[in-house]
Amino acid sequence: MYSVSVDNLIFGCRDGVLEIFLIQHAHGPASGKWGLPGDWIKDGESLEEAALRTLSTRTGITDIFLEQLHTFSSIDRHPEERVITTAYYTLIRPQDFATMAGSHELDARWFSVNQLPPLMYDHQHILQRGLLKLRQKVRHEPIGFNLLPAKFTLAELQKIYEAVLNIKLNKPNFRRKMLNMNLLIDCLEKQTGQAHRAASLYRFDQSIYNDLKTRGFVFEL
Amino acid sequence: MYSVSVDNLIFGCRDGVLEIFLIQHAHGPASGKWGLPGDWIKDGESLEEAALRTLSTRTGITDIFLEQLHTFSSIDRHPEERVITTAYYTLIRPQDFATMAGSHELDARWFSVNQLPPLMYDHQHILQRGLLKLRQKVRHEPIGFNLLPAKFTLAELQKIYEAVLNIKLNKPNFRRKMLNMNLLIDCLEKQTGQAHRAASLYRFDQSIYNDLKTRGFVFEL
DNA sequence: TCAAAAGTGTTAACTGTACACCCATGC
DNA sequence: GCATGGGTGTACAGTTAACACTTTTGA
Repeated sequence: MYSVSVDNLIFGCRDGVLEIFLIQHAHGPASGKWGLPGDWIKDGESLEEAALRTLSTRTGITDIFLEQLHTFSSIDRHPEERVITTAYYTLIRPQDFATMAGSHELDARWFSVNQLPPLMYDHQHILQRGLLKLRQKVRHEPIGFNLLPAKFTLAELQKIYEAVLNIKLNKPNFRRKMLNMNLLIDCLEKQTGQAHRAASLYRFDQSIYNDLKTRGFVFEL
Repeated sequence: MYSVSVDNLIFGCRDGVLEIFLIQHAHGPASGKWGLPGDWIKDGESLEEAALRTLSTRTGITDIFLEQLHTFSSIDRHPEERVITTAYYTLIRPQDFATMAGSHELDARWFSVNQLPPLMYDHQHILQRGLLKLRQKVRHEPIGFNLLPAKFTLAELQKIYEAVLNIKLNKPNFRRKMLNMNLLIDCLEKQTGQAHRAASLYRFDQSIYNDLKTRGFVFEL
């Protein structure tokens, strides 16, 4: 026999570094170890609903980008029983998120994806796969905006891409590419409170993207 | 409570038409209806192993491209009980495949993806999603070769892509693109038995692709 | 007026695409 | 020698990539 669970890869970005939210188990075979926040599936809910539940009970966030990554089913991935788990990934702003450990958890916090603690079970493997998927996805769908406030500058947006993809981008070319997509709305406002020229603020509107998509537009890089 | 199953999307190509292999159930709530070949997961096997088993018991094929598509978990996707199913997709040559119905099945055969019978449960939905994924994948990974014999002409290869993607491609440009990848091996043989100039035969070697990939090559279209 | 970051212009290289054309072969 | 499909050359258009440059603003 087997049990079915979900695990969430919750990505965030701070100070130009891509981070992931992890929890530390208090009980069970992985006691003291860090891992992905997840839960058993309940009667009457789909896997998507279970993943959203584990996310929203911690953050209050609803209506967020959340996508299935993969289902992991190796016989021996859990030391005590057979657990089939479906992993989901999402992108949020750490600032919007009151991090707190659940009742069965010692601790909960963000880690840079470049400096991870040892992870329980096959969670390291799941994370690697999630990173790969995220880096593909972020280039082909406008999901990076989930890591930013509603209004943002082009420089902030560029930093997100540089952090997620772990590459350096050329500023003038990035600007043009983004603006030529006609995807961003100019807020007609300027940044305030910095010691140099203020940048224009833009915002992303999902319905504009949907509109463009029906006309054959494909987001790229 | 719930059960876990796997379902296979087995794609093939014949006469320039993309086809899928379906079975017709003999018993149960979907009796008489067509659907994807699948099975319950067994103790001691992963989902991947279960998918390979349902494929190989029908075809004898092993060592084939097989990839997880998605896990479907809607509460009401099955009329009688709760079934979570993970779908896999694969590409094979119908000619290599002795189609036969299983012991619980009335019939089994290939259908053009453009002329499908009504499908059981949410299998129509799974198939649509699989088609989308296949069309993306085939452009970014060299998996189209699974639909061809070991030795093939460039025209045959082009036909595969036109059938899968449902588009028309330009011959000279397709040739150049393929050959410039340095992915194909020239067999130094010619086609025989047709009423016009014989075409060169090529073959695909997975290890060459793996080699190129480690050097940063990415297959595209 | 200087530093820092916003924002613009220009160019050369590359790639995609369309299409005209030549070549080999069986009938 | 002609129809059929294999195979090549070329030229234009659009995109990418690199980088030099100008502008704005707070300190």
